[in-house]
Amino acid sequence: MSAGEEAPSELIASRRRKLEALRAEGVEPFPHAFEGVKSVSVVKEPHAELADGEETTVGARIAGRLAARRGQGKNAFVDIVDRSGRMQLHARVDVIGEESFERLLSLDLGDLVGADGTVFRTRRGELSLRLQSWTLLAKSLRPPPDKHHGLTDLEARYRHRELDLMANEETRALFLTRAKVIATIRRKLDERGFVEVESPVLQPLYGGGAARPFVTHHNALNRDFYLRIAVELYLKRCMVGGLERVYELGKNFRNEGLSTKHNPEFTMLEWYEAYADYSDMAARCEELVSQVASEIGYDGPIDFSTPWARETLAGSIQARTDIDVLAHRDLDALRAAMRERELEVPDEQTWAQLVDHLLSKYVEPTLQQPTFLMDYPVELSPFAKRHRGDGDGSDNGLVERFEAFCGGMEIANAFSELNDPDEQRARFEQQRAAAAAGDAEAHPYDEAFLRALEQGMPPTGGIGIGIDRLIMVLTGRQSIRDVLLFPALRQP
RNA sequence: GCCCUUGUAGCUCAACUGGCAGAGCAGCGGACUCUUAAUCCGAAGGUUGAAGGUUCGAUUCCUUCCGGGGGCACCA
Repeated sequence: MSAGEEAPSELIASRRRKLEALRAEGVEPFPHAFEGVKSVSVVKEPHAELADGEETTVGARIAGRLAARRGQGKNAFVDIVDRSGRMQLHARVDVIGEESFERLLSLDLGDLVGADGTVFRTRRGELSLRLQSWTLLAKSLRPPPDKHHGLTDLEARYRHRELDLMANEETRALFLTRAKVIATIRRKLDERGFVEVESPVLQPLYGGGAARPFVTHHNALNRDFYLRIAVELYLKRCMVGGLERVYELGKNFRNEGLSTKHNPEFTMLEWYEAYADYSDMAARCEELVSQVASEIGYDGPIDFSTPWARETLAGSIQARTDIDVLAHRDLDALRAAMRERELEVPDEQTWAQLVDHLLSKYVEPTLQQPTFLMDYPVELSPFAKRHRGDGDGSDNGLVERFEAFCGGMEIANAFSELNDPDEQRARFEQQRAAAAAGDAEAHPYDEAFLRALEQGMPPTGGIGIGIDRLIMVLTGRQSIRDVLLFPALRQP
């Protein structure tokens, strides 16, 4: 399995001999184009009612990978697979001629071929193409995965996704679904008057989340940049600028461990809407996701229909552990309450972290159906606005923030955005103190962002949706690696 | 980082308690004009992830390392 020194393989040598033989016969093994190709599904679609054994005069040109071959005499059946499906070709030596027939039989599985023929259905009922002529479109020099069992080895599927895609129809279907999810999201947001923006991936200062960043270096400027961990702060500057409704859909990067729910680069959607708050974000979120689910024909155990369940964070913890975290509003009190109920007390250093622990251990795994958890502690939320409470100032140290959960994991995070520059500055000061105390994920102080807020940002609702996780939920996958074409792996 | 588990032919998988590493598909040679996991005949294909160790003998037992999966930790 070394990349450099290739083990000598008779299988590869055989394919190379065929390649040279073709060239010697004057056949170009890598032609430039093949015009007028129709997809297999388009060719098949009008002939669904064709009777067994019936011929048509409908000509069609298809192209794809040679996936199987049956019959080697004076006729042969070969299967061509394209993105849309599989179609059988029937080749007869008395139709296509001796030379073309022999050459067809000498093809290797995996070769790319183009075919012209007429549509017919075999006596056994297979809608096929009566081959008139064919062309080699690209020679394949390596053996494809097993034609029947496909490729099942997970490591091979992740490292060589091209093999997974060519061998496993479900893999192709999954990534087509992924594309449809993303296209639908864009369309829905565009329809609602959101403008798509692109903020820097290389940032002088990272921000918008609690995470460790990747650091890189720009040679000409002789300075370091961070790969963004979120787009939040830039999009809010767009809001200050008056764009009113903006979104960005792109990659974020976090320098953390890998897991079934975490990849170091992942796709995030964030949008911001002027004159809206977190309740409006929840309504838009559940509407968008349920529309996407129906658009892709989701048919699984999760009910995405609106409205989704809503609980408060504190209420959700109390329901599952019998602990009211708001009645034990400091570290020692909460620890005591946990001990009293014989819960394991981890080594967390702050009340907020302990709340976060209770959430992820006792609540999150139970949230299979879509659920919003509302109203988070301010300590966990440096960019969210204080809770309006009941108008009597009794906000309990909470902010207007929710996270959406589904399939036992977080898929979205939203707030009524903090737009008071002085309070934002104070929050940054707290983060600075946390960093000084050793918190590696503390948020860095961002003066440019504060300066923008001082220009005045409208009341704004904002949200981030983890697209990879959303696709996991929509496709029923347990690992984020299954929904990423090329997941991060160790060096082989 | 820790724990469990896993790695055999190009692919999919066997190999009992330690006893000659095997099959299907693919590939190679041949037969076959409606097959579809085509069929039939023949020949071939291996440093069992790597390196050590125990043993008369290791795919099998032990150690270390590398890769994958799961869990914990870390982390949204």
